[in-house]
Amino acid sequence: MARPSARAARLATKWRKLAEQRCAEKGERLTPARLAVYAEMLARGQPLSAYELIALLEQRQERKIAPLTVYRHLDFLMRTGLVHRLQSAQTYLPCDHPDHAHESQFLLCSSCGQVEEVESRGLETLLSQIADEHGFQTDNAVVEIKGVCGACAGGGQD
Amino acid sequence: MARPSARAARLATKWRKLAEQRCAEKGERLTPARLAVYAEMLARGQPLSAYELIALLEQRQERKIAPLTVYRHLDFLMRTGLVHRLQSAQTYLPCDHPDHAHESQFLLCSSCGQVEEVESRGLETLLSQIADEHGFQTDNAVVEIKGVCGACAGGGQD
DNA sequence: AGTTTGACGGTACGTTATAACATATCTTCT
DNA sequence: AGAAGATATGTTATAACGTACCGTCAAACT
Repeated sequence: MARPSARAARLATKWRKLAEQRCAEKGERLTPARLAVYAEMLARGQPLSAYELIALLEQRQERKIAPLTVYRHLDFLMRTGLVHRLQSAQTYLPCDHPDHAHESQFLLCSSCGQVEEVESRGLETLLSQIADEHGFQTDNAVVEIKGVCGACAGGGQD
Repeated sequence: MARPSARAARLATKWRKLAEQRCAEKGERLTPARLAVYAEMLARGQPLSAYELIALLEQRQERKIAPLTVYRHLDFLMRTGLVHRLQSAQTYLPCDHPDHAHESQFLLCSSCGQVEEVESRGLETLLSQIADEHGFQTDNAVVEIKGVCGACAGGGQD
């Protein structure tokens, strides 16, 4: 097993504290298996499909991991607000602001695959308003904006 | 389920002509097989998964239909703007305003499954603005608002 | 006519997600 | 500590969603 760098360890500790805090709030249990999945996602820092995650975890832990196992962990992580699912890509990524509950909107770069997570109260207000106008009671809203990020557009290559 | 036929009837009066028009604009061919898939979707008037659609078509045509066939037809219908895909549900539904190209936003009722398609220029503007602020060049945006529709919230039944 | 392009169909396969059931572990109450 | 109940994990199987590959046929353009 590869030992993580000191910086990665510090970072992991920080996220771990947040995870513990979120679990405490929700009365959920932060087990080693759940933490391992979260850590793997953080280590990659990009959206992963469930099966990519399985492959990574199998490699790291040197054992077989069933899909259901990972899906349960993902459910837990989403339940506690530590992870988001990108609906249009069927991938998962760690929340960028896990210190508070929130709705998120995402900017997806089709060139480099990076994702930016933003929180716009103005947008949320407008969405509620639109729902209102149509007699809808809003539960939550999926907002995923696809395009090209500044780095990819500016960098010159299409 | 509330009123699939109201929406279906409204669309059925104009769908064929519009389909022909959209195809002409895009230089696409409106074949009987493609038309049949579109007609089946209109007849249901609610979001269908690809495999639900396959089952319905097999029943109607009394023959076996391969997934690939339906997926190709769905691709065609989305290409021509006649059908939308609901990303969060992995289902497909006929466009409610197929007379012009547009971005759509959806209100999904979790109780009755009905979907309302709306076009808000204000929302599109705000989305572009948000993308802009983050240096993104927007291509398109997925907006799917989940909640409970007025009929379900008021009537109480699903 | 010959070529090219697009549509259609079939089999197989890859990817995403859940069901059903058994076992283990943690929590709480006494 | 011991029992009861709830939660988490593991295993196998399968459902649901989507694509690759290959071949045939028909329309459209030299």
